[in-house]
Formats: sequence, structure tokens, C-alpha cells
Amino acid sequence: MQIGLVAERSGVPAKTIRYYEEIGLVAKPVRTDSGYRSYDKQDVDILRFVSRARSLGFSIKDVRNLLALFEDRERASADVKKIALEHVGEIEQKMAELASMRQTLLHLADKCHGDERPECPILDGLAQGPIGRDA
Amino acid sequence: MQIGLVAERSGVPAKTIRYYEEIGLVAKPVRTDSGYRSYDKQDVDILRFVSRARSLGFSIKDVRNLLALFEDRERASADVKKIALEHVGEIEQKMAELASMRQTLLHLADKCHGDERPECPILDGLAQGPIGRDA
DNA sequence: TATTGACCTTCCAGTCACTGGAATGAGCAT
DNA sequence: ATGCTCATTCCAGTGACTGGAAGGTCAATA
Repeated sequence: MQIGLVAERSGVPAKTIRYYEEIGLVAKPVRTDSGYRSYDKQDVDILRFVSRARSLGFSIKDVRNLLALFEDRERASADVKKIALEHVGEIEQKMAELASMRQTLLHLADKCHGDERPECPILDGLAQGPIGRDA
Repeated sequence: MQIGLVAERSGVPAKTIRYYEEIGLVAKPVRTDSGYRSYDKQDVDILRFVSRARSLGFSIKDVRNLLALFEDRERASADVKKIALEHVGEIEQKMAELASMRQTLLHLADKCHGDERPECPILDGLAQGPIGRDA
């Protein structure tokens, strides 16, 4: 499979795939005789995962850790488990924050229940929910 | 309230607050006689919301739209409501993706149930869940 | 009153994560 | 052989910060 197809299937632009390779986020693929990069299905899965994680606000460094978790055959299971569960914690935190934003928006939509000429309260209690510590 | 305190209370660095002002994401605050920026509590709320949205993968442009939703007194209620609900849709999509990542990680942690010397399957079915279209 | 230290100001340069574009080569169809 | 589409590298530009220099403000303290 060549890069264009992988880009299409993973949703990650070819340019970005090359960039991820350059910074060592993903492994260098094998090359054809003519120098074209050649990928397989698993590469698509990995890129899809990366794409998802990035779009959810995880940094490249976070993604690197996440991927290492799957790839690291050296590390003991208990260790992998611990780190995985820490990430689950982070994810749950993000889910809670999304839930809170969702509530804020729903509240706004509700206040605008009628039609025409609003008196939509400007961001009253806009920043509710899990306190924005560090986020 | 001056910028340092706002930074502390909102979790957004002073540098970043100035940057947000520069690009017009947040309004220019009033200045003291000596030229210091002066903020109120609502500014903290706004910044907290911005911070949350950014850390959840929303772009500056997204945040701009979100904020406009709260601030726009021109626009008709029905319109605001519609846009707000669209954003709720996006948020729910993100929540679903986080749920899927969470499952993947939980699955990994489960496979590593024992202790020591793993045979953790390398990312089998790593990229499950809502298809990574566009994300 | 002078100085110290923590705050603020602007401005410019650097970083991270892409993203676009130029110049060139590969592979297949007409 | 001539296109056409895809690939390659490399270098430059963008978006969203982030760090640092050079200097002004303000309350406290010697």
C-alpha cells in the first residue's frame, strides 16, 4: 500500500505521515525498489489511532507514550497496566470536561428556546464544571 | 484584577492571554493609568472556557465560534440554538472517540492482567470504534 | 528618600506541529 | 513518447504559543 492510499484510509495527510516518520513517531516503512514507501493495514490502524488522539487534544508526546505502551515488549505487564490505567484516568477527565461543555451549550440552547430576538444571557456560568486546573 | 492573577485563576499563562488578545480571540481589557491590563471575574470564566476547549482539541477558530455564540446579541435565538446544538453534536462525537480509546486501553490493561514478562498483543484492534473520518 | 523585588509593559525571536510549494522521478495508459 | 497521476526530497511558511531582553510601576522596607 502506498502513502496516498494510507492517507485516504487513515485520514492523515501524506505530508503529515512523512512528518510523523521524520520525528520518529511512527516507524519507517519499507521502500519499494524505486523508493516509494510501502505500508500495511496495521500502519493504517496506528495512524488512525494517532489521528484520533491528536484531535482529542493529546500532544505528540502523549501519543508517543500511548504507542510505546502497545509496542514495548521489554516492559513488564504490571508496568504497562499501570500506565494504561493512568491514561484511562486522563481520558475520563477529558470526558468529564466535554460533558460539562455539552451542558453549557445545552443550557444556552435551552435559554434560546423560542424564536427570534434573543435575550440569551451572555455566558452566565459559562465556565462551570470540573475546575480548569492545569487543563 | 491584573493579568498575573487572572492567569493563576484561569490556568491560562499571562503570555497566552496577551496572545489571545492580540489575535482578537478575547476582548481588549481596560487599562489602568499606568497601562496595566485590568480584568474582572467574567474574563476569568471566559479564559477558563477557552482553555478547556483548547485542551479538548478545539481549534482557535472553533473557540471563536463558540464564544461568538454567547456574545452575539444580534443573531436570532433560533439561529444560536441551531449552532449550539451542532456543537453539542461535535462534542458527543469527541466523547464517543474518547470512550473508544478508553476501551482500547482498558482492553490492553486487561490483557496485562498478570505480573511480569508480558505477551501483550501489539495493538491488535487498536484503532477500533467510530471510524476516524476527518478527525 | 532610595532601593529592592515582584509585578507589569512591548517587541522580537524560537518552538512545535504541521502545511504548501518547487523540482524531480516512477509507473501506467493512450 | 507523451501525458497524467502518483511518488520523492527539501525548504519555506503558518498557527498557536513560549521564552527572553529591555524597561516601566508599585508597595514595602532600610
